[in-house]
Amino acid sequence: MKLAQVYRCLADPTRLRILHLLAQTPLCVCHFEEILSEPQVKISKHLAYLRSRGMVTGKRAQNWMIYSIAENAPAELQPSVRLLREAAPTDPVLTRDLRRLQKLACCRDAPKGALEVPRLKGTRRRD
Amino acid sequence: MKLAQVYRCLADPTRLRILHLLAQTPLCVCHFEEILSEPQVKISKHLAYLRSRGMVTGKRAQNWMIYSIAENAPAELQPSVRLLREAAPTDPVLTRDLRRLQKLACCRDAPKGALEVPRLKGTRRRD
DNA sequence: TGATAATATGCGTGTGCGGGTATATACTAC
DNA sequence: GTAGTATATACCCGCACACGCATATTATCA
Repeated sequence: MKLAQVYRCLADPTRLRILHLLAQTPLCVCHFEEILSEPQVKISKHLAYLRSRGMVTGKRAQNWMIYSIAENAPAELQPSVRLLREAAPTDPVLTRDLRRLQKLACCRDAPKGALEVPRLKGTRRRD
Repeated sequence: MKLAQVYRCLADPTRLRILHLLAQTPLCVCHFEEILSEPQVKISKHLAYLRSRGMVTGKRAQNWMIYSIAENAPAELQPSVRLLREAAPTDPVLTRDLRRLQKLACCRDAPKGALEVPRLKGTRRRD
């Protein structure tokens, strides 16, 4: 049953937080690292999990990977993600994540008005 | 995160089918056995899983256990169950389960117009 | 009391997966 | 080329859980 597979993707707190954030805007791994305060390897693995099940897609931009909810994601995912956004105000963790996302959005130098290209940790941006 | 726990309850095909059926009407284990065509022990264990997490409740009636969605079920469950009912026509398994449930409902001698008391396998009904 | 039906539970096994450490790969700047 | 940054993967451990078998429990009927 396809539906069960979708729910298994939602059955982990970290993945829930990732999908919730991706429901707002595409993000890269270092964004998740900062917002979720979780180690890189943990985030990468959950993204790989979601990617292997067709829930998210990642494309390279310079040396970052920009992840988004897959356009070809199973139709069964959409309602749950919508639900996730609605449920966010009830959940302290999701709320905090959202606040941190906003902060991220306003602090960085937005090149095209979006979060498509992440902030640098060092000084290695080439533009 | 509470939400993840709810989704873990939904992350198994058998549990999905059970919850989907319970969203229609309370049922007992032997109903599930017949509708799902799964062994009794499997069903009992999944029901125990759902019960221990507060999703369903069971009360004895004679020597049957009538299970229902718990009234005190986590609020996070409701939308997913509603979603499940809406998604049912898309899913062949859920559709088949529903058909079998209808058949069950019309074939049995309904004592109070509901499925509250199951059909007997043997002749041991005492009324 | 004994038999039988309906359901639950204890035990053993296998697997999926969450988490961490270390290392590999991809890309960029110099 | 080297160095450094961003991300992925291989390997390991431990745990939760899905499943089946056997057995226990609870209730009903004779």
